[in-house]
Amino acid sequence: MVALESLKTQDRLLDRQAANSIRRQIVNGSMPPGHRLLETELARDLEVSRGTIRSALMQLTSEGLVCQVAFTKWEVAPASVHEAWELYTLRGVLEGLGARLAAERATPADRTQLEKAFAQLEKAANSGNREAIVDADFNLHRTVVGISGHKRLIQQHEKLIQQVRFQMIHIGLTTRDYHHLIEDHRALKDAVVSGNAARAAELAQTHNSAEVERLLAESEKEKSAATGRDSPD
Amino acid sequence: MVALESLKTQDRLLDRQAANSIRRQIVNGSMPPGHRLLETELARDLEVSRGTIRSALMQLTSEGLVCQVAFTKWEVAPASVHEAWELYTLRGVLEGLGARLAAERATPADRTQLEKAFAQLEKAANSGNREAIVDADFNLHRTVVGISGHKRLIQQHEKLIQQVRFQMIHIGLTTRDYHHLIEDHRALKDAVVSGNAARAAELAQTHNSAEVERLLAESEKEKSAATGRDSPD
DNA sequence: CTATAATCAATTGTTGACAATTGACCTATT
DNA sequence: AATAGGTCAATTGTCAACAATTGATTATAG
Repeated sequence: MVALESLKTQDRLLDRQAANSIRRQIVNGSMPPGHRLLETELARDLEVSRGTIRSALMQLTSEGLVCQVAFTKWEVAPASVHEAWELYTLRGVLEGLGARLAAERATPADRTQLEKAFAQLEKAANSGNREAIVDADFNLHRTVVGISGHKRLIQQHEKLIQQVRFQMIHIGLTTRDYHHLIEDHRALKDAVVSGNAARAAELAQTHNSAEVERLLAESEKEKSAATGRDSPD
Repeated sequence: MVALESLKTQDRLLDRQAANSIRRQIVNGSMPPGHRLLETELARDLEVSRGTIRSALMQLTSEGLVCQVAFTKWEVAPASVHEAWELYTLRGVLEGLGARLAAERATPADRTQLEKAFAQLEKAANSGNREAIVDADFNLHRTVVGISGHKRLIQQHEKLIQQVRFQMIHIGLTTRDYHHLIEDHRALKDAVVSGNAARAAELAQTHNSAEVERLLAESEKEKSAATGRDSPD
């Protein structure tokens, strides 16, 4: 009596399946920023009609993973430090709101779920498996936002997460040392569980501001290194 | 040499035009929440094919103005106090970020534009024309967010504004007295113009929190009045 | 040789026909 | 009379053909 929801209407639709398939490839890094997407080619590969692909590409455009130049082309969205900056600043305020609401409204069941998500992150960090860590990290944030019960926030956040994953791969943003990672998340988790809304909001914000700082610092470093060596065109 | 931009590629596309037309009707109040949207009917009225309408409805869905039940129907999104609550809480953090960035980055030209937008609001308030006031109000907020230069934020905010307009009509949220309206906006404008980022962010937040409070208060009042008179089914 | 205009292939935009799904209505059976 | 099941019309989902647009290429005139 668990779930036979995998047949749920939404995911039976071909355009959703096509969008899922293409999204996976973009977020994986299989399709790099700027990569051109040909409707005909995708239609052939996924064995659906061009109209269905078109529908999928429109959805991915609304998710910020694909760009369209009307009458001309579809491309995978660009990746750059500026794009990443936009994502992290947005993420900061969205997760700030999510954490605040979560702290205010968490039920006992919610708290248990959050503790579990945190335990997963700790386990992943101890295992040292980088991909597992990233997954657990995102999942913890997703859990916090999910507890808020704010439908629009949850939806926006999910889109944002996908974009962050995409940018991360291509900007090459490194992960911090595991110790700080764990302690940051523990603090956030504790604030939510203990119902300290103001602190939860602030921690969620700060967590993302810190990422922005690191991002800008690294980009600055690279830039100065580049101007030192390379000659401008 | 001003602009012959009305021919710009994007707006020539039939699906965009269709989306614009339908959006206008939803935001106007011509199409109430829950109103069913028949692809065939819309196609006939707008004199385009069903595929084009489909594309337009998908876009409006991503804007939060339309809901889809797969294989079954399209409807205008529901309106309720809860939906409005979601919109205002989101708006609070988005405009908070927008105001902060605007205060940090505003150029002299930006400041002039913002002053102009504020003057427009004052003029509208003095004229007493309610629709003009609402327009000028939204436009002021749009200007602040626009100055931030944050592409994703600007886009999200624009979508949000449309949803707020739609909910406002059907929830019947009243506008405050003009004096407070003007003074609130003057304070925000001044904070941005003077480069006081922290204050700008706080004012933008507070402005929306206040709306939420009023919203919940009115809804509570109505609810208790209803339970006092009507008998539950 | 350069600049301008015409041509063309590649790609996206739009359409109408056909398929699949749903919910309401009708019928038959207990 | 109530209910289970079948039928059908209405509606959405998918497709493949056709139209429009674009950018590159080629031809042409100066």
